Amino acid sequence: MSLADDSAKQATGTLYKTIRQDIERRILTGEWPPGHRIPFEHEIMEHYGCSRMTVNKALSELAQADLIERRRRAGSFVRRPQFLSAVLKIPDIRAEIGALGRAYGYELISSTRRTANAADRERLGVKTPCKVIAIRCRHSADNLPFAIEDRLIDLDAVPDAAKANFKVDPPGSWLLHHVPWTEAEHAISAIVADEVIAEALDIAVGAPCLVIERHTWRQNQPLTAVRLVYPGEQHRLVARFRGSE
Amino acid sequence: MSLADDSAKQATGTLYKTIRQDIERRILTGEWPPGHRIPFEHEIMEHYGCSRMTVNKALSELAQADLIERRRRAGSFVRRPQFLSAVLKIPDIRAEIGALGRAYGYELISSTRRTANAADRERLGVKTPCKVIAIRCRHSADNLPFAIEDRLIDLDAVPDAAKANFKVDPPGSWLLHHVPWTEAEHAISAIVADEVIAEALDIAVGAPCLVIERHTWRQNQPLTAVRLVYPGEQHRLVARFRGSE
DNA sequence: ACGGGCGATATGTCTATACATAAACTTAAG
DNA sequence: CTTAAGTTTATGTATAGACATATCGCCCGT
Repeated sequence: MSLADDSAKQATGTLYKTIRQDIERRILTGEWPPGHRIPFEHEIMEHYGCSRMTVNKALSELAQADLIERRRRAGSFVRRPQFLSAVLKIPDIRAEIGALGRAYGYELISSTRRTANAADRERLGVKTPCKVIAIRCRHSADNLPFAIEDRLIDLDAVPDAAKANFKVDPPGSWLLHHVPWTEAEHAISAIVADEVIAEALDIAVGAPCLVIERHTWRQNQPLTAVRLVYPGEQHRLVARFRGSE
Repeated sequence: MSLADDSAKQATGTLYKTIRQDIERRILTGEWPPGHRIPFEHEIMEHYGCSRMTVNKALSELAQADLIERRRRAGSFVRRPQFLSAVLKIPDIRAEIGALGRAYGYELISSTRRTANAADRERLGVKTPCKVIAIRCRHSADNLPFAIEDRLIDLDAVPDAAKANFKVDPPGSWLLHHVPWTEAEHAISAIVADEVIAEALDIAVGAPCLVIERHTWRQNQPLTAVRLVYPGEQHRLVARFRGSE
């Protein structure tokens, strides 16, 4: 029953982290199930013999991590896990291949600058006419095709892109390092390779491919839309959740 | 140059949120690029005329969100975005279909209880012999096949699963609501439908499918391994990042 | 030139206190 | 019995001050 029973086992160094982890463990082991009211701040404070601000910091972090819900006057409650959230880290492809210890290769297939046509505007989600760059390129790892990239960049939103040299720099890397963004949306789906994709990725027609479509905005202003096609049997997206530091 | 210039524009109500948002905006608009040293706590504190704890709370939250990096003696710095992180929310399938406003259907295809064989142990990642339940079932939306599920549950880790009635409750929903977990890993890939999958999902042989494989642990103890196969052209996983509350 | 020691300094944690605020509960009026 | 007003209470925010800790840079001795 006592909160402080096992606090000594934790050797994290700081008090508020100890408190946070003690509570976190009780939640994750199911000792305090969803809906359970965890002790009031003043109770925890007495158990650990510390000030309320310290307890508050621990509970605030748990609330920020969506592990508990705090309600004025009522107390703090263990939240029901709504979904299997997962943090999917999609690195820049150049960095991704580098991290795998393989040689990165890049090849610009085509690059066109034009006033956005109806299809471009639809894809980017802009209504007013604007200039765009349309890029198609290929990434490879150890000289094997890794992914095909098809990208549209809004030149009005990213004027610097006109000066970038996409023959050398992959547009994804360039954008990631030069253009700040506030929102991104990813959609993941599966297709089978048609002739064009099969040839570009050096796989058979009809082979499965993983498709990632990403839209990026800055303050509601569309910046770029990209479609990445990966060989589906060789590539996997991996997401891990809750290492709980 | 002044930090407080535009703080009046923010009408969030509380000071530390105002400070956090002021800094966040400067980072996201690129006014303070990656690597830039943001003002010291005592400088911000003087600009807003508040105490250091208030500034500290704002900066701590920014650090927790990985927007800045804090180094003792050196100061706080804008972090370079390492990857296009995205929070992928994978809801329980029953809830997902319900949220789409479609009628959920569930059908248990087979359910076997056995001592884990080599393949089962390999898949779950356990070394010692244990009992498992192997389940195959189908989810549908408005009577159309939605996904095929193939699951293994470690009965030693989840003894309650022996009492669950998987003829009625989908195992994913049951587990999500009854078994607390601490870690999950998802792998997403693409395959083409073989005859078995094509028949179960009512699609053509050779059609693309999205595959999600999920492993779930509690305190390093494997709980369950599941493989979900979706029709790849109809189903998309969508992840959005940084609504910035 | 090189490395060790040391002080200055910014962040990290913690305290005791104060007042604000929202929501649940109580009580009184219709 | 229903509604409105007031009270209580737990959390939310903010403060001023204190000490801990990591580390950057300087000075010094070899």
